[in-house]
Amino acid sequence: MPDHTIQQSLIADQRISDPRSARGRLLTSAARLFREQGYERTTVRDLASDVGIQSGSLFHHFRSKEDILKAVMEETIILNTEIMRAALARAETVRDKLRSLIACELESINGQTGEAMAVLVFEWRSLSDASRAEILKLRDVYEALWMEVLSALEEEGRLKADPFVTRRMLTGALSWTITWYRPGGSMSLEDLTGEIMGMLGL
Amino acid sequence: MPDHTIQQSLIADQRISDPRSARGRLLTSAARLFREQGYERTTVRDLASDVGIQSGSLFHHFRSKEDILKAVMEETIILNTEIMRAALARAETVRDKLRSLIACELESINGQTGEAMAVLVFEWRSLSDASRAEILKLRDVYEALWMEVLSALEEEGRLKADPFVTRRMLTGALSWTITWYRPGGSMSLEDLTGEIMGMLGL
Amino acid sequence: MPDHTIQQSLIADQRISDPRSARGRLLTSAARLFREQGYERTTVRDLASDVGIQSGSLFHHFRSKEDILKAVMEETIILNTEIMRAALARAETVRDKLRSLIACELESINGQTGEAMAVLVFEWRSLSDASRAEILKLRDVYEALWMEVLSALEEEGRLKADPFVTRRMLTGALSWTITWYRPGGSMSLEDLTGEIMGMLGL
Amino acid sequence: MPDHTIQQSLIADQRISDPRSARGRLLTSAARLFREQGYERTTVRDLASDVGIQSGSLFHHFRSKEDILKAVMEETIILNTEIMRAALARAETVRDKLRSLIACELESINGQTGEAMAVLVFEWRSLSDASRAEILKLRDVYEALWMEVLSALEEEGRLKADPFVTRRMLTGALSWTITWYRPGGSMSLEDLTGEIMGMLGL
DNA sequence: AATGAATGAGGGTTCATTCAT
DNA sequence: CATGAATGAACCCTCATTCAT
Repeated sequence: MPDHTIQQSLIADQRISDPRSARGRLLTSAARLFREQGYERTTVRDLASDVGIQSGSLFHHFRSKEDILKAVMEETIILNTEIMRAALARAETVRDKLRSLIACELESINGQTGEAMAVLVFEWRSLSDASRAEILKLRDVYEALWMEVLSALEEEGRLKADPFVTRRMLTGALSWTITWYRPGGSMSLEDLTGEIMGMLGL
Repeated sequence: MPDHTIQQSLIADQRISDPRSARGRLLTSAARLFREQGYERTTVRDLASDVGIQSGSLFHHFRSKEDILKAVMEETIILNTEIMRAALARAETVRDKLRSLIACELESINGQTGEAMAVLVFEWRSLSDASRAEILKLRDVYEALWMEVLSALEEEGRLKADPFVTRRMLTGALSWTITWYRPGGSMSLEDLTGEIMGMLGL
Repeated sequence: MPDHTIQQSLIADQRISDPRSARGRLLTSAARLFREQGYERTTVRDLASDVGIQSGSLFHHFRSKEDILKAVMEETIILNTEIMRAALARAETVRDKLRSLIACELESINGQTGEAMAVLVFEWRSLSDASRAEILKLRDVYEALWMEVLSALEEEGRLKADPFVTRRMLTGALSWTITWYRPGGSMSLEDLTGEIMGMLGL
Repeated sequence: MPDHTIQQSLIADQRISDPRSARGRLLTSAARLFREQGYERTTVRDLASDVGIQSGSLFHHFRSKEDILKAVMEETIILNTEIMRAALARAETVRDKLRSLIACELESINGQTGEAMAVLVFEWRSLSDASRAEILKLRDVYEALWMEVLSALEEEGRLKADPFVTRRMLTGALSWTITWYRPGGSMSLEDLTGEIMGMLGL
């Protein structure tokens, strides 16, 4: 099942917004603006004018500015979790599963959902405690997929470091790619995935 | 030359502030508050009351709020660059030099200057273009120390991946430790340094 | 002619709304909400949801929010004026007429139209000048009924104070009952009417 | 002790604001504007321009707009309670005490604090629950002064109606004078007080 | 009539910065 | 140097009203 189909199915289930809907276009704009300028420095007027509506109209779609931030994070985690789950299902060996995880995460960070993923990392403190708790639940599901594979790999004796530490290192290293990796350059995401597998000795 | 002495000498040269001076205490508070709440969500009143003065008095020490942010970043880079330079001088082999770099960076992120380092990473977008350019110059000096060692290591044929990519991965992985590593737990920074050297196959 | 029949006849003449019509139900809701929360703090959405329609649909029944306020006031004065006129016709002596006026006004304030009457008193300043002028005309008719009786009583030498002052005192005292009198308690409106007549020495 | 001296002493005790201070002038303006236009229709910009400052400067003196409303009510009750207490001390017979209460309340409603007293009556619903509770405590003290005198009068057998009902009637009748009584006309407040005593048969 | 998305002016409030004292 | 009242622009959000469907 290709990523596009997964997205369609999540839209049908109303777990994420249709990117062509008013709400969806708003979230796309928000992800970009929050990523470029930061959540606090982005005004609701910036956001409204970016999607071509008046600032008051935002509040027909979201109860508050923070609600928009939460939705950006929520929808990107939901989508990427499902994409990753599908990729894991296609992989056969545990090693392949890890490669899939790395490839998916790199794609999520440097592809279509890159801006939203950066927001997830950099605007974490702008969430209210209540919203943070909700997002953490989704994040736990996502992280569980990683830990399952890393633990299996450790049991096979093929992981040099502690799975927990390894995941932390990978999280940092992969999310940091947003600051320097440029798709379309001499190195493809495929290449990068290989390089990282190499560093892990796999 | 111990770190403490390096600091003394930088203070004497007026390249960084004495932490006991009004300016120094202000920067320490700012680093902590900016790290905890974010730069935008920290008001100058928060800052002033944290050091026990009135908000108007801040502006006798700094021209603007952004000036405080810039100073936090500036001074932490200057200090850590010098500490790293001294550590490199003490190391004999290239491999030892790399270990020193990793150890220093981990220490800078998780030790005394941790809050300021986190600010450097997470509040980057709050800098004006002019300030950003100034900080970038200092950062280039710092990064040059890293690249020199990684290139030497590559020439020795002991580095598996591209030095540039390796540094990027390390930057992400090391800076991310701020979000999960807890000093005083079962793993010392020494242990962590070793684990990372291991991952690099060194 | 009982009050109910007076109401029917005013509805037939289209001087007030049928309480079962959309417009009538809206005015009943409006009176209650304006009284409980105040006119300014009541939104048209509150009002619409209270009658089970969408806010946009309100404007098929009334030109503006203020128009609703005006109608609440207008219809309650018209109704109570006619009820009072009928009561006066039934009373024989001048003293009985005064008792009827007091009883009617107490009933209007603490009975079915109580909410609307409270709105009339407390939301006066929310009317535009134009609306205020219209309501004042109706109020003059209502007040003329009172002054006629009080003047007659003075001519009979049975009123201790000036009719004008007496009416003002009664207006204040009677309208204030809305804040403390509870129907169904130990004192009936009949009792209260008697008590007030007593205070006037009648 | 003249009213002016009572005010001075309350200012010295910081129970009310000096009318010449920034805070005091603000409260005077607020009372007038809230009375003329209503609390909700008065914007903080109206208020600020009325005292000749910028809207943001209001918030150096009061935490919120509602805080201003609360202060208007609070200070006027405190002042009038003390003025009334002093007047009671000067009166000798119970009948004189009641006359003093009526005279004081008429003065409070139609004199210097008239606007604030009107706000107290008409803007009650604009207070938050918390503020309302605070004001109610002060109001209870004020009302206790009334009930004490009315109860004493009843024991002397000189009060025709129930003290509770009498007070309610008087509250309504006296507060309503704000809507029609004009000082400087043919009837003085002294005259009006006499007229009311007469109505009560005293 | 009814809908409900959109409007856009205006609301209360915040906050970095200034400056007379 | 320190104060703290004052500034004024900008912020998020509300809401009566409109209008295409």
